[in-house]
Amino acid sequence: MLQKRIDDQPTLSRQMVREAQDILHRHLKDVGLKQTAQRDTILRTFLETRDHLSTDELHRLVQRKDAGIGYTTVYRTLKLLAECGLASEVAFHDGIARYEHQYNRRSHHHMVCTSCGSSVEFFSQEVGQLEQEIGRKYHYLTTRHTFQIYGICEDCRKKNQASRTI
Amino acid sequence: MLQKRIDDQPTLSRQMVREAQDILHRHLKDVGLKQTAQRDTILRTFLETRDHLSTDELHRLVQRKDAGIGYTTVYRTLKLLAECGLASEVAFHDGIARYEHQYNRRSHHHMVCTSCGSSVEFFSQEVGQLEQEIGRKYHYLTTRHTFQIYGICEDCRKKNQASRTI
DNA sequence: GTCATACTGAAAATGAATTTCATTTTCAAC
DNA sequence: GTTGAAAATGAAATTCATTTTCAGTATGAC
Repeated sequence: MLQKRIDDQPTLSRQMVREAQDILHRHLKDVGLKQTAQRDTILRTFLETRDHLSTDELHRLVQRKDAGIGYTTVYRTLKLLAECGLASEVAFHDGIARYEHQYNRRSHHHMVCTSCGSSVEFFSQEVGQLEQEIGRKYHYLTTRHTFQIYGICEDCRKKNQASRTI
Repeated sequence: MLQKRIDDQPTLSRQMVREAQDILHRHLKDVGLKQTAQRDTILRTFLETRDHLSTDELHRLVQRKDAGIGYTTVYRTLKLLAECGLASEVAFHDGIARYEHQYNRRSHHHMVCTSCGSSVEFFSQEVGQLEQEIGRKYHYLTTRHTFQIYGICEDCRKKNQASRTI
């Protein structure tokens, strides 16, 4: 169940983690919420992974650092991260909400293997242009779009072929 | 909550309804299932609307024709219709699965208003080409894609502006 | 340090999707 | 037309991710 990410640095620098934390802290202040150790831990854990995480998966990772942090707090913190632009939800259409880093990332889209659930990211400026164009045409003020491609990855096709010849 | 459809005829001709019914009946035979009055009623009701229906909405429409038909049967029949290509699921990202006619329709995409939930359909051949191109590049055998644009429609912007000036 | 306010997390609630199961219906073979 | 195995039906129960509640705890402005 690999969720390949094909751009940016393998791990975020200490500098970037600090910047992300500042963004969160400013957002908390702006909306009258409080800074907590749990929220910081969750943010740091989130930034450390390169994958597309469900709330449940992130919760499991967070628990390795602080077993006392509950699912609910992870859930609420992911919403906060999305609010301040550090995370964004990606729907892979399998009934589970996933989040990925948003801070400092190029706009991209996903191609998902419907057999094993793995995904690759790809870039396409055409899609963004299309959003603008269609919005203008039908007088919508567009805010975002989703574009996903579904199919079967090479590995799964090979496996499938192998099992058939047995 | 209009779900505008911008192509094909306003209502399906008797001829097309019959053809669709034939497709369903053939599919049932192919997979060893049985023809029933309920399935026919559900298909006809589905074809009569031009909207993107949730299972619940279709169930309500179906009940006007035959109050004895249950939610479960509608749910299962929609899956059957999707299997034989008469319907396809569209995810508007609000947590509810919707279905639309697929038979004899041009490939299209949706732009959804996040304020009132209405949607318009648009056509873009570029998106299908992109699916092919990206699939080739990363060695996926692509099967389908989803592309949705989200934004605020003209009506909602006007309403919003009006309420602000009061 | 005080105290109002927000946070936390376990548990409960929610709600759409799906499954179960007893009963009824279909349809192919006779 | 009857029969009977297989499938269909629909009410109810279940599942499962998400969201809310609430009683106890921590934060941070003063």
